[in-house]
Amino acid sequence: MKILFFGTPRFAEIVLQGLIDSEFEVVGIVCQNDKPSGRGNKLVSPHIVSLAKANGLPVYQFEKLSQHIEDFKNIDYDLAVTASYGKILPKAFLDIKPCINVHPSLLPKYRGATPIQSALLNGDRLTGVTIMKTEVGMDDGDVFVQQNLEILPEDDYLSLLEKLANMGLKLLLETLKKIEIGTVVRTPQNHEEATFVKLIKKEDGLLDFSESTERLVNKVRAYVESPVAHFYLGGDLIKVYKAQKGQIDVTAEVGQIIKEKKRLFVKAQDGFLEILRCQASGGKVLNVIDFLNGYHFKAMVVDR
RNA sequence: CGCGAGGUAGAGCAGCUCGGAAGCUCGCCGGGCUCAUAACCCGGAGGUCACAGGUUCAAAUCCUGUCCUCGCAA
Repeated sequence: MKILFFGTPRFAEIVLQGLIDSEFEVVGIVCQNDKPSGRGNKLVSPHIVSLAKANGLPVYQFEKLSQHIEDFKNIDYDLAVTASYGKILPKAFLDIKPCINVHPSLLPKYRGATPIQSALLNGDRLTGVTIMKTEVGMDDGDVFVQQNLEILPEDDYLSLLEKLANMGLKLLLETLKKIEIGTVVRTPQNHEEATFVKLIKKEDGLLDFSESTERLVNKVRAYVESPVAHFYLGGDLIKVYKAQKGQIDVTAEVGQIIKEKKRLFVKAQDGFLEILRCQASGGKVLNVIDFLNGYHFKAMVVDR
């Protein structure tokens, strides 16, 4: 079975690598366009492009898929597989050949672009992966298979993504085999129970210390890759990569920084957020001990 | 040439404006104190100050170029 793969970020890379290593033949990949990025605004390709090229796969980057229907008709493939591609597929494309999708949530929950972050943000204890038929509607196609995954307290976006991508790959390969021998079963989603998740905006990462510590910790976990939970301290941007609920016996106002020799806290609504790993503008990401060793606090802090 | 910050002991930083024998916090090694400790006390090792040129009696510090890292914007 010849597969045309659609996907762009890390999640897609893991799935693509697995497909390449499998018995199925990947005939090409479609991903988002190169974008000006970083200092100097140099044009940067998605990381998955190098994986594809290293395996000799043709890479297709189309601005508008609907303008390239003829191009797709000329590609020799049997089935399209999508995994975090990042664009809606037009009906004209879906009509060419069948298409299935790997979605990292228990559909119909969390349809949309940010299912992994949403599960963490909401403090869910259970998530999973769904393999489903790709339709014109957003993540609303019939389900082939679904599997649960427990979210551990120490999971963050990166660890959960890794687990879900690997689970998605495994389920995808199983589904492909069933499709090949014609034993696949389709179950419609219960559309009444559908929930949708939106794209994350940069300002969503700003930590509001009048929120609960649990909520703040969840934000840190969900946004660790992007936009990264952050706050401002005496004019400096501080990004928080790892944090937990902290215990310390002091009285402080919401948003107040409490500094110990080796620990750093911020007073939140119902307790203290203990910062374990963070980064100031211009600096590297540091464990809190290294951060405290050199950082010059320009704001009022409680020093213990 | 999008804007900006920075490269100084294993780690994080100060020193650079106003050149003149390299410092702080932590870690590490050794010793002490303690029921005990991420605590405290004493001692110690560890740095061609990113690289290359230049100015100078003298450069981490001034000038020029190169490499690398990071924040913002997109």
